[in-house]
Amino acid sequence: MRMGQGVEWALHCCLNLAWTGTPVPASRLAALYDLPPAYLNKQLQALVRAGLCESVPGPRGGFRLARPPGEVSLLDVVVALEGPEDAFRCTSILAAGPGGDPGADYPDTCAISLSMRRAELAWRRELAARSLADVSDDVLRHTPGAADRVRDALTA
Amino acid sequence: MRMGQGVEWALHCCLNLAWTGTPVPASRLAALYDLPPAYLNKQLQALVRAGLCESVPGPRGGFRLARPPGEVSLLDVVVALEGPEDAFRCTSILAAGPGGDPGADYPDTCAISLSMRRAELAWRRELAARSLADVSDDVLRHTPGAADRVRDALTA
DNA sequence: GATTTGATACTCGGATAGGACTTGTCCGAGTTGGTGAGG
DNA sequence: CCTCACCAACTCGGACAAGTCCTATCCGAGTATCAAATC
Repeated sequence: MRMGQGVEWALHCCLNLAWTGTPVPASRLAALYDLPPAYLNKQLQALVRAGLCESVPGPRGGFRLARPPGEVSLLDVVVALEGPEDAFRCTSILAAGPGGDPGADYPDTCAISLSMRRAELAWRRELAARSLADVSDDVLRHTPGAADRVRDALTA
Repeated sequence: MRMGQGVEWALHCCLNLAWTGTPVPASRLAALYDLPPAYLNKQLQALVRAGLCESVPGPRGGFRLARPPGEVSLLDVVVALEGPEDAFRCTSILAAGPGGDPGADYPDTCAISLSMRRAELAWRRELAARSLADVSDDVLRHTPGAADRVRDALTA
């Protein structure tokens, strides 16, 4: 159960975009952390498809947040890159077992599936309750100059 | 972020082993749900390595639970198959950014890493709080004859 | 000096290879249970 | 009838391929900017 590397990149990039406000090209974001520019571009495209970011082509173009930082949750970013499906997949193997009913809706009735889903709901709830603005507040409380440093590095 | 298919198989098998008590060969467990016998055997080996199951070789052999069902949590099974690492991996990309400190412990200080870890802790807490005995109770409350049917099918 | 026109450089976007991990399969080592002969 | 040795079948266990997803890269379509030429 491994999460794609792009999630970490996208989260940091979204936070940086929240601090700049203006469009920033993927190549400049990649240069900040020594990341593969083209691959990071691919991840940001997924954020655009999910409606989290907007892309501006041409010179002075790049990516910017499509919504205020307080309206973008960490769950939004994770779902945009990893997809909406649950990590645990119930394939209704009980249907083939003794007393199994091929027509039953096992993903919604099997006790194991429900237990796993409950755990993932708790995970999603935590991520949904945390917005980019919340994370930004935490960072600036610990390192007040972080936003200015990033803004200078990205808009130079 | 996809969980291995073996987790579902292992969870159902552990529940069935809790109902039988006696060793059951992997081939018989696989026949219950039309699963690949050798591959299921592989998953059960992981449970043995984790100390959740015990294996008995030779005729009348198979796998049995190493501990009482109340002492085996769903988290134990998931960790045995998926590993103890978190799904989200902090690679300390901040160290390469502006104001980054190569010696800092970013996995334990970065606000993004901490937020992701908090969510995974909530997930783990839910899984750790649910034992095989709890799941068994839920199943038998809804389908009282399930344990007997499985026992008959596996020990026939 | 203001305007138009063209070229230019820069951006995203999707299509295209390489690598890692999950999935699936096979055969050998070890052990138990039964079976037959012998006492 | 009891004991013992042998054989055979069954089990796990690890080593060996195939498929799928993540990772990484490249090149083309589109656009704003800048410069030069013209009015």
